[in-house]
Amino acid sequence: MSPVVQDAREHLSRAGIYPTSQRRALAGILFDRHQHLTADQVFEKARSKGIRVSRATVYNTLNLFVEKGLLREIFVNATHTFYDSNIHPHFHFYNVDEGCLTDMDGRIADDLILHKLPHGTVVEGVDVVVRVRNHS
Amino acid sequence: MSPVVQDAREHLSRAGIYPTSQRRALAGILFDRHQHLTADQVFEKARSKGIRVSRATVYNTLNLFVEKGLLREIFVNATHTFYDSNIHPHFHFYNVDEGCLTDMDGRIADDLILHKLPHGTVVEGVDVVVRVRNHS
DNA sequence: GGTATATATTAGAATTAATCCAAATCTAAA
DNA sequence: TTTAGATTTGGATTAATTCTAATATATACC
Repeated sequence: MSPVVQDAREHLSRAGIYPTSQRRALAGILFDRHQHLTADQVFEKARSKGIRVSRATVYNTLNLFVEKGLLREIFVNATHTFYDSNIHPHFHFYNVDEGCLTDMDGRIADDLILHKLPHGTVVEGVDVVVRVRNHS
Repeated sequence: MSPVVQDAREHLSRAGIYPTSQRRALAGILFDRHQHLTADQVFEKARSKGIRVSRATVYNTLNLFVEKGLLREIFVNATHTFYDSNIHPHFHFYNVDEGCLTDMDGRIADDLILHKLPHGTVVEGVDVVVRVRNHS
């Protein structure tokens, strides 16, 4: 499977993001393929690839990417936020045993969910939150 | 509107929860009416009503109530968990400006949501997470 | 080039929700 | 009572995230 984004520099510039070396390096990790990563996982991946970057910059960059629409935040519990490189609307399965998030393809429906469960899992709960903000 | 639960002691016992005084007092707050409260809000309400209870007990009790099916947890961001006294399946609007959660009645649907928005608000995002756990 | 100006990065401290812990307290039954 | 088990407690701890203030980097103007 080819990377979601071929040219990180180009991708960032088009989103109005100044393509610094750290941002390009993190983009390289995030947009390599569709995946779900926590800030800490991004930080560790960067470190293991020899990229010199601080935790603060990882958080700054992830927030910037979210703000600019390159990433989507998904809240699964009180202490974990995943950053999803797939920004198209879709739903997720969060496995509380594994601590991992997987995509559910198709549209949500009460009975549909039960037929699309990852093999060997059972539903623990469904959270639907529509986040709104006050108009202008 | 009458309280969701008339007799807290009875409600707890029926759920297999030992109805200690702290638990009855917290139940009195939580099941007074349908509402969305954070652990801290429950703690503050209890304090302002003169109930002698520790933070640890508030957390213990909320977790116990969730475990026993009296409350439902809803994750809206990385540092806030609301405890909902309405355990029937339903969806929510989370206002990021106000930091409050309100009910959306009816079933979720892409176009439906837009017609049920709280007055003066716009959609910021929709999070749907189906939490699963490994079978047995 | 050289200097000013704005932006980005950094390490470490601070914050905050939530949990953990070991000691103290309560309760029910014998 | 005595005892055993469950509950509550305050304070310490954890972990994700943000803040801060100093440093570094890049762009613009002369």
